[in-house]
Amino acid sequence: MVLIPDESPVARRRVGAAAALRGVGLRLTAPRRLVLEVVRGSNAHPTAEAVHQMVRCRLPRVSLGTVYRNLRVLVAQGLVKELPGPHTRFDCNLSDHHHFICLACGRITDVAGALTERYSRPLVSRVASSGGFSVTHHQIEFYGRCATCRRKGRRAVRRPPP
Amino acid sequence: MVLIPDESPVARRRVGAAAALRGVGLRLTAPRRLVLEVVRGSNAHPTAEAVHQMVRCRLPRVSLGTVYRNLRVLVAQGLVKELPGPHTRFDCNLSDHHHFICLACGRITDVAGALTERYSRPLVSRVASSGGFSVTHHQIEFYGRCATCRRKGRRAVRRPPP
DNA sequence: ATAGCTGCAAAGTCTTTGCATGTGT
DNA sequence: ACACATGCAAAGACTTTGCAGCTAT
Repeated sequence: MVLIPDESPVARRRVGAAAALRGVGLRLTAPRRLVLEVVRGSNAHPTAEAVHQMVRCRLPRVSLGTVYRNLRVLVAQGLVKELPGPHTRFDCNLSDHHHFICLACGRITDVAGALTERYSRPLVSRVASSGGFSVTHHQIEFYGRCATCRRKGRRAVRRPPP
Repeated sequence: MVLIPDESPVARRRVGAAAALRGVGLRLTAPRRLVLEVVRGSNAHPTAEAVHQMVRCRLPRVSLGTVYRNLRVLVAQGLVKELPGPHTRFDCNLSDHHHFICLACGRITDVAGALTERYSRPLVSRVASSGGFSVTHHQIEFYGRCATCRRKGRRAVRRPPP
């Protein structure tokens, strides 16, 4: 008997999510897998509410409470990250990275850690030695306007510079 | 007639707060001045609740709602800054600076912008050019253990690395 | 005099939780 | 079988807001 692997992106993501859940010893349920798939499938750092809506497209009976519960579980298991803020956002990019936040449209874009590392390494050691800290990691948020909003000449709509 | 200036720290802070409020055209009321004094007098990045408690030590009738309203006004006028997070914290250090968060005790320490600037300048331009962004400012959070907790050998109690 | 503040309490928003029922292993 | 998940709704935590009376200018 020959198994023909389904190589479609959706199927691959489904399998990946299921394997990831198994890998950390979590029970495999439809809502849980869907939550993980949705966060992994989005590069938009969705809020819990947004995850819920996307999950509902495929499983309309899933409650918001379940989405929250699963997001918490996934964060606890290290399968997704959580970004602080007024509405917590979730992120499946587990690699070391930072964020760019567009003040005009609010979009959050990942900034690869590899890009910043050669600059931030001396920065971190400087900060550590100056304050007597041991620094295990750091996170940078860059604020400004994204390429799209610059082209459109859109002005900042959201909160002013923190 | 000779005016003998009161040079005590408290008096200086009171005068400073009053002047600052006048400077941005805000009406000078006892609760408002006290809110600003408290935030300015604390280097602990207090939450709204903490500000309320400190304000109440001197003016017990001030309501939490008024504290929130005034913090909003002060932020809008640029007299204090706001740190994102589950409980919003307020900061009167208006200069360009970053934060070190101790994972063991939770204390937040300011990191002078001057300390980081020579490293972050090239960092920012690298990020900007790589993504087509215009970056107006940035904020760095360093995580680790502070000098005190290192000495005490205290282990992280709070959230794991974000 | 009057625009702007305040205290109080009620409402809003986002998130967590208790409970009876359903389900993966 | 049974520990674990879920839906639902209620409760919690934090923050904002409406309103009538008070106050700085």
